Amino acid sequence: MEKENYPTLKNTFLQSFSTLSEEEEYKEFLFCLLTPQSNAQKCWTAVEQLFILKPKNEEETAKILNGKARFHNNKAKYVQNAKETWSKIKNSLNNTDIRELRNSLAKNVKGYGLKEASHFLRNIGKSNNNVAILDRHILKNLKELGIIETNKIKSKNHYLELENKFIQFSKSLEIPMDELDLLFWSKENGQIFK
DNA sequence: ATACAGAGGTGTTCC
DNA sequence: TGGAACACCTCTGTA
Repeated sequence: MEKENYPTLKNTFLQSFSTLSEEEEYKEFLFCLLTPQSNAQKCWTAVEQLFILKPKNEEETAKILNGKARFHNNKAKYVQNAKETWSKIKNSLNNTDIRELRNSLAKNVKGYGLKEASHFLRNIGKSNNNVAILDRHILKNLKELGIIETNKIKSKNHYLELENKFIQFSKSLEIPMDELDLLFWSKENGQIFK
């Protein structure tokens, strides 16, 4: 996506998550297990391959992930756990308290911290501008804008603290956080991919 | 060419 | 109890 096209394409991007089937939601669930420190396009390829190749064990899963997601051995473990975890958490996705939902996902899903739990909710259209995906790029931008003092998250509570500042900032601008997130991202690398 | 920082972090251990 | 230190472990862009 070209930077210049951001305003017109962003709605398409956000709406693309509005009505997902359970399988599509599950794919996003897996995708967000893979993305940390990794290339998003490659991670999506890996998710598609997992569905096609149906690996039977951790080793086979790791082979698929190798070369696409960093720390593929660790992440193979997460993916192996994911099916069972999914059956446990999928009903909780109807929870309307998004903060609470995000926090419980971060706590109960192996491989999810606050950031990736937020990422997942955004990708299935449920972040509702109540939770922020605080990654390096967003933190860097927020620091440059003077919204926060540091771009290094020290702890869980620190994440929540910085998230509140981002939320206040987006409210003061009357621009939804989802859109600021995408804007910062397109500014960083000229494209948007999940 | 070769080196090296940066990549949409999280889990475990230890105190 | 909460947080710092460390393990995980590889591709890509840049100089």
